Amino acid sequence: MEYVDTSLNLNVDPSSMHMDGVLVEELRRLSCENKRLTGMLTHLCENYKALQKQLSQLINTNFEQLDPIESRKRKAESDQWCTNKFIGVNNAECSSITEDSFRKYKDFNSSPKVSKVLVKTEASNNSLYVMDGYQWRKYGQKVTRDNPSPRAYFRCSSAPSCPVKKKVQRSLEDPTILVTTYEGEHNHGHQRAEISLVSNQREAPPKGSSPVSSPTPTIRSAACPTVTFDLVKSGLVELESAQKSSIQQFLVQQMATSLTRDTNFTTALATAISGKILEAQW
DNA sequence: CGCATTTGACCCGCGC
DNA sequence: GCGCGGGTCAAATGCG
Repeated sequence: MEYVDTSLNLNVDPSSMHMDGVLVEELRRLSCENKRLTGMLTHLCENYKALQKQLSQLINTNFEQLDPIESRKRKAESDQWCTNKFIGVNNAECSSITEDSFRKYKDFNSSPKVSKVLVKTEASNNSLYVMDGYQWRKYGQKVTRDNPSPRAYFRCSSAPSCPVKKKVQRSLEDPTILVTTYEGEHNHGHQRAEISLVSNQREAPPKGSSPVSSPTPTIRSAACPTVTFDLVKSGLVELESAQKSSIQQFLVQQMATSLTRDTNFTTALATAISGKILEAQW
C-alpha cells in the first residue's frame, strides 16, 4: 500500500553530524514535504468540490423522481419522526453535505432514526446487496404493491443484540439505484472502515446470484442520515481493483492533511521539533 | 455439519 | 369484522 510518509525523525544526534547542515537539510526536506502536502490538499479540495456539486445536482434533480412512492409516504414518516423526536433521539448533520441539499435530504428523510441511502449500481447488477461496512443477515424478501422489484429485509448481525434493520429495494424510476432504508441505531462499533468495498465477503451474495452490488463506495456516518456518492460516475474510481488502494490512499492523505490543517497539531509539532533541537544542542 | 439464504405462511396494523 | 399490504417467522434448501 502506498502511503504518505508524515513521520519526522526527531532523533537527531549532534555528535554524529554537523548541526547546521543537518538542520538545513531537514528544513529543506520538510519544506518539500509541505509543498507536496499542499498540492495534495489542493487536489483533494478540487475533488471534494466536484463531488459536492455532483451530489447537490443529483439531489436537486432526482430526489422526487427517484421514488415517488416515498413522497406519498411522507406523511406517515413525519408522524414517525414526531415519535422519534419524542423519544429524544438526536441526529447530527453530515458536514459533507451542502446545507441546501441536506435540508432537502432531511425533508425527504424526515426521521432521525430512519435513514435512507441511495446506492447507484451497475446496470447489469441485479442483486440487492449493499456494502456498508456492517454484516447483515437477510431474513425476508417481499414484492410490494407499488414496486415490481422485490424488497429485501436485513438484520444487523455484526452484534447479536443489534436492533438495526435495513430494507433494500430498487428504485421504481431508476432500477440501477438501490434504495436502502436503515432503521434504528447500531449499539456496537463499526467492524470495518466506514468505506467498505467488494472485499467484504460476509455480505457477498449467495452463490449463483449476480455479483455483489457495488462498489459505489458508500461514505456514511453511523450517527446521521447517510448519502452515497456515486464515485463511479464521477470518474474518480474506475476499476474495482484500483478502488481499494485509491480509497486507502485517499484516507491516509486525508488524515495527513487533516493533521496538517489542525493548528493545535502544528503548534504542538513545532514545539516538539524546537524542543528536540534545543535539547540536542544542550 | 453448520450457517446463510430462500420463500411460503403467518401476524398485525390500518382503512373501510 | 373483513380485506389488504407490509413485515416477520421458520422450515426447506444450498453451499463451503
